[in-house]
Amino acid sequence: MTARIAAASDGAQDTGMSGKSPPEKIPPRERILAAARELFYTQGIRAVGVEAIAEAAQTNKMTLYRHFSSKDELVAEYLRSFASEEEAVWGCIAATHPGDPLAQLKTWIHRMAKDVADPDSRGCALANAAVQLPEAGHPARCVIENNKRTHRAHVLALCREAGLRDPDLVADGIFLMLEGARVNIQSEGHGGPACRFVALSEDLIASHSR
Amino acid sequence: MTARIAAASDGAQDTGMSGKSPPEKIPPRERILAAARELFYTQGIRAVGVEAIAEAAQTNKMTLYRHFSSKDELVAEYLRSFASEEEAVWGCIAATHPGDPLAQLKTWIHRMAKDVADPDSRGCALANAAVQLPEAGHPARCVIENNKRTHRAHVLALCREAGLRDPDLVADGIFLMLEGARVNIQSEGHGGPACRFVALSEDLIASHSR
DNA sequence: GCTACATGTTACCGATCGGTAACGCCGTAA
DNA sequence: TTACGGCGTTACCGATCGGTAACATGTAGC
Repeated sequence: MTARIAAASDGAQDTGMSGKSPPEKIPPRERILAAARELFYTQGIRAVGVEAIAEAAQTNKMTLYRHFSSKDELVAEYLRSFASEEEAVWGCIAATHPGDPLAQLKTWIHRMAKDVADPDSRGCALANAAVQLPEAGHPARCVIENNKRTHRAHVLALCREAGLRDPDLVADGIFLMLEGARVNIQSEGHGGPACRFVALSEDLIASHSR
Repeated sequence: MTARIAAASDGAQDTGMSGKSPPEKIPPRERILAAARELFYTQGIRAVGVEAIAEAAQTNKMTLYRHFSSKDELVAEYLRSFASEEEAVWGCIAATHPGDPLAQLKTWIHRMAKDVADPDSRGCALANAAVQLPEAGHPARCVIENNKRTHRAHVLALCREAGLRDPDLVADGIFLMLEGARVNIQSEGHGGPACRFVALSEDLIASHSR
């Protein structure tokens, strides 16, 4: 997380300097998305204007609107990038412990806990967006809903495959505690109840094993 | 603009059952606060301008600024009103089951679950505000932190008094799941994992009873 | 050379943002 | 009666919002 956009700010005003690093011709669309990720996540979606994003991406508003039809669409794309990242985590974890759903589940729990413990973390970008964008028809909302649903389905599948008793209950418990941890660090900081997410999840799993 | 504010006129505050509501002598400050509660909560803090609040309160911006030094201060006051409400719930619950901490805890859990299940609920106003106002020095932040801290302390105290094993763990578990339920309904709606908050909490309590 | 296209630049639009000044009305207290 | 304070009204401020038009560049492919 916190994919710094330092890469974009490195080659600032390289007028004549052919030295330094390779050209790094990152296309404007990617730079804009990277800047949007940084700014939307750290400052909030409604607190950041498109002008600020364009500037952070070292381009301008006009180019931004050539790649994204509106700010709302940019927000949706910003969330899609987070969603696909999280989806990639699942694939990565499935590869590390093939055929061992319980190990996969615990690995995922530790991975999530590590993300939450990151001092730069401000929780789940998707859930935060849901708080900031209550409007029903917003293009970001289907991205959020889909992500949460598949996310929860993954956890449930592992709980089932691991042979836990009442897998639906366990999956929802882990899921709720993770959601709670990610939102609570924004109120109480990183020293609050979120620290106990791993212990609580493993306790829940243990008490439903056979 | 779109939805007129009916909250200020649905007569919840006024104890007087004297017919309809001809007098309506609710002072402007209260009307403004009521309008702010409605609009900030349903639409988001940054999405609502002071003009809209004044209009919904059937007054004007000038009067609003006579009672609140700034929008940020109005936001802080808005959160204080939620915090004191929640605090009142604790007092009410302590009175219903004096000397029975376990019953108090379970009553509180059911009460919170009922709030979460309300179709108009958009979760915890304090937690939502923390998501929307990441700025460090915002006057609302101390309100949020204090509320969360005392809230959690209440749960922990009951877990201790109830003689549960590892009361810190149980308290944090219940707290995290509640936080998770309240934020998750904003992403998945009211049919998601939040439905299992009661079952999960009671399960956690049961597995730590002696 | 040339064309074609992606990007950068400047200026602009109407709307809204948070916040303030000035004045007029009116009910109450002295 | 007079004085005063709370409230409503209008107009205004500079800044920023999301979004667009017109034009000037650079550069890649032919």
